[in-house]
Amino acid sequence: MYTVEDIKQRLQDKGVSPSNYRIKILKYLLENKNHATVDKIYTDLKADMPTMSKTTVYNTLEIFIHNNIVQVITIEEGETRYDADTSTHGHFKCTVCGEVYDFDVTLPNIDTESLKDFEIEEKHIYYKGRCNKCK
Amino acid sequence: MYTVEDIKQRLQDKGVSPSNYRIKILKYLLENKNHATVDKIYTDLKADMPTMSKTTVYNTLEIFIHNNIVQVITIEEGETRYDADTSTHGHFKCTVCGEVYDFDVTLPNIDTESLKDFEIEEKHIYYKGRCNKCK
DNA sequence: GTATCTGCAAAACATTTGCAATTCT
DNA sequence: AGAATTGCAAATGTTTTGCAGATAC
Repeated sequence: MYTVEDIKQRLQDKGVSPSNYRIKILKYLLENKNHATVDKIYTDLKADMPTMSKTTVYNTLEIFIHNNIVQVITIEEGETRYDADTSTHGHFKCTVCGEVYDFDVTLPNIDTESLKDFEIEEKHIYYKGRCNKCK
Repeated sequence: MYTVEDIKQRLQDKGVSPSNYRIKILKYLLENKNHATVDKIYTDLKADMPTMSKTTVYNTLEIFIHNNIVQVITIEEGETRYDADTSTHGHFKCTVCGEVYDFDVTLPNIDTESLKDFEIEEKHIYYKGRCNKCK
């Protein structure tokens, strides 16, 4: 879906030099909108690139986060997920199958009294329950 | 603020037998709306009860969650927080001082096609940024 | 005296770190 | 060569687990 050139350009636009692993990892995240964990990325890419280490996945994601190329999705402990869509949108996690779905949401303006003079940098919203397949 | 009798009643109402530690831990969470981590609860209560182990804090919270006495607040990896207010409300975490603030919010029902026929059980929303003191 | 509750120590994980090895220019 | 990238192995920190000991009814 994405050419290597596309990805290279994206990385360079964000000021990140496009090494092979970085290209592969970003391509993976763009093409698999599955909110993958480090372990999933590692396992899936390992098939193609047996020499890649998990540390590289961690390092790369760290750089991506720092340069706003991916966002971190925290829904529950022990599984940090990564999303190449950095816009604010909701996530639904099915407690049965574990799948995470996106949903569009317009975040409400909050009661200004309680957070008066606060500087909001990130907004996250997630729901949990059973997806249509697991009901 | 809360008498031991109050807490006992609450626990029994939820079907949990009111042992001393359970009473103390729930009392702590009700009186300190600080979204404490296990470590904070442990450290703070340890002063009064030097014999209490961290395992007991984990065990107790597990029971509380299971019986809907507290809710889990997941904002970022490596620090699970607990809240004795089980209603749906927003949390703001200051990235400078680490403090977590509550805010009132009405979370939207999902209108779109995207989550058609999904069964929503929990709604969570959190913002991150700088609080009024750390701006 | 039987259930439940508690606590220690070890195990299990995800993530981070230090540093050496490799690669790229 | 020099700088950036990668990888191994150890360390860290949180949470879980197994089981033994203590406590409660």
